[in-house]
Amino acid sequence: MDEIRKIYSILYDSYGPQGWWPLLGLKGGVNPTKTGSVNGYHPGDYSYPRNSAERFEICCGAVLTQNTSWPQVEKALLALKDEGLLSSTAMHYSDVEKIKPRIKPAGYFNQKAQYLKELTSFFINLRGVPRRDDVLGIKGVGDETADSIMLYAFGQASFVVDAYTHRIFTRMGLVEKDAKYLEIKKMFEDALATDVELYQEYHALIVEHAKRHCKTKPECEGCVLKEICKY
DNA sequence: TTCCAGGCAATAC
DNA sequence: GTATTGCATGGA
Repeated sequence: MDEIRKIYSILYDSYGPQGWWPLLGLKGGVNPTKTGSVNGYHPGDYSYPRNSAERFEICCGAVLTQNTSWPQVEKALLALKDEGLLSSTAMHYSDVEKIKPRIKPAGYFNQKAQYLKELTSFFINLRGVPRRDDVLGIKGVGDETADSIMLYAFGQASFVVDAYTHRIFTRMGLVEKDAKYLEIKKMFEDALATDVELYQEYHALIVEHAKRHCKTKPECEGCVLKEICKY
């Protein structure tokens, strides 16, 4: 489907590189075309993560952001870091009850604290790059979180589908409203070259577009995809 | 006040 | 295999 590539071009030309995945401690390139905070983003720089600590931070963020906005996740990550808990070993040997109050801003803190602990066991046993199925085996990690981890933490070309992707491409007329996760994922991977940077950028652009225009209640005024959208 | 946010697992058919 | 429900905080 050529539309998939065309939409990418429009979004990239309109919004520019998004600099995902955000990391604490980065100044983040100034990117005035982006909504919200630019903290931690690194537009045009695909060299992250640069070490194991950053890799673990991305995985934690991927779990914490489930059904939760990023500013709330940032608060939780900072709180963990303040307590010295944002490392796989420190968190692994920490009591789960010590994690809970730190991640409260991200919601579902009882579940997510346990999920983070599951992550630490995975990390400690991990050698090299995991398979998607290995990541999916972690309790608390479903399709989207697994793909986020593969794509942004391990630099593997695994396309991420989220609620925004489903919403935008359903409205565009390219996805059925009851389409399965893996069907949508395959559609993108079949249409695009197998390219990590492209996958990283496309997913981030989808999120940006959903925040700007393709909201729950769409704001089609000024939408850059308006001409080719069936909504 | 109500709705929404970068989902997931458990449960019920 | 598909549909429903609980999980929770905080901003708009």
